[in-house]
Amino acid sequence: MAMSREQIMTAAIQHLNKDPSASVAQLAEAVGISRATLHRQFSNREELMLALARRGHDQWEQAQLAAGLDAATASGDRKTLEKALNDLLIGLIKIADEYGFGLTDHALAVHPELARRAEELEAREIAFYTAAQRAGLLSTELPVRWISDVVYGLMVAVREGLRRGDVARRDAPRLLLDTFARGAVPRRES
Amino acid sequence: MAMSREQIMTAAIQHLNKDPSASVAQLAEAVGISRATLHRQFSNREELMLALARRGHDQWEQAQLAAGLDAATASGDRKTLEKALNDLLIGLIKIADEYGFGLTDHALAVHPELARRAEELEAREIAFYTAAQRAGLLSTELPVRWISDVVYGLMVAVREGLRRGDVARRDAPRLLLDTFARGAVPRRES
DNA sequence: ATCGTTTGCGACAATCTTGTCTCAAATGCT
DNA sequence: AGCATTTGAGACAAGATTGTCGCAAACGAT
Repeated sequence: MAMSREQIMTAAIQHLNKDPSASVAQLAEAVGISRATLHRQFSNREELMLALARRGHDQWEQAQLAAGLDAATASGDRKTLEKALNDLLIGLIKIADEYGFGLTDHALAVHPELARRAEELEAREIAFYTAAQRAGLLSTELPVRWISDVVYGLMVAVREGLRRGDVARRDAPRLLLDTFARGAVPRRES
Repeated sequence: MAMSREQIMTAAIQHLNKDPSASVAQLAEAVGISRATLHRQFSNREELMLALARRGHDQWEQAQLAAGLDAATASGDRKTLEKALNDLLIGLIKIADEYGFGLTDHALAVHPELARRAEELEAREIAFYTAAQRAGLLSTELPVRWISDVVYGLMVAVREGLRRGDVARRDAPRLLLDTFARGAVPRRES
């Protein structure tokens, strides 16, 4: 049975999460096909990486969509924004887990097309965070770009926690939301 | 004037922060010496990387020392723990900035000796976080290993924020401490 | 069973990287 | 100025990676 492009990509990503510097030969082996067949689907290594990254970006965008990010931003309504924030972060967990290697891969970050796309996606979130600040949902003492960096960093943390088994998969959403919202220091016990 | 080992390492790190996959030839050029000279100081690529990582780990340990981590852990005193936590996080910022590429480099993470050393250093922090939890300084609702992952993730966030210019260097400590302690959602405005 | 397609295998050239070596030039010390 | 050491430049071989190709085997649909 022919391996579909999608199947190849999924298996390739899983292996890249284990070894981000895997060669094309190693990826083909991990997928369970020959190098020639892999090259018939993706003529370049870069083409494969691009396809992976694009799918990751698509999922990212999908998470934003599913969370109703833009609508929430436009509404300015606190409850709506809060729901969207939670949905977004929970959606991003899955992506961080599945596409983890891409979080910190330099080649992807440097690629012009991918960088542009990532910027667009970030820009949407930044607009969203700004609206959330205005609604009193996010602290105005933190620069909005820092908030975006924190979300990124926490995704790296989630990935690491899951990878090392520090965090049970079903606990990840609660831990992430808790930490992002309230930090690690308990409220005054006064 | 002869380039000292230390000077080579510093220049190499700076370049690796820009391009984590730089070849030995590129590193030598960035340092301003010939490849032959670089190889006279570090016979292997691995030896160079090891030396860099070891220095990073030394600085990490130094930051723990300077923060009085172990003493604070042993004391169990809340004020002492709080001061140590702040000092630690601020100390780590500098390391994340200087050795940033090492935060997410897979080859380093996989190297047995380095992994062992990192584990030891983490173990100290985990003991410290545990003490901080007992003293009511850190939330007991968060698994201590997750707290450790969060610190790691926030270091990645700091590095990213500094690299992209999202965060002014002098603001980094406040933003990091604020975010780690209280999260991004403001306290009830009641 | 047959025909057309897809696959794996192996070979291949091109490129890059790494580590070594030699030798002449530069440097530093006295 | 003279001498010992260090450096850079370049050549070199070995190895790995990448992308291509041809061909025989496997496969799938009819």
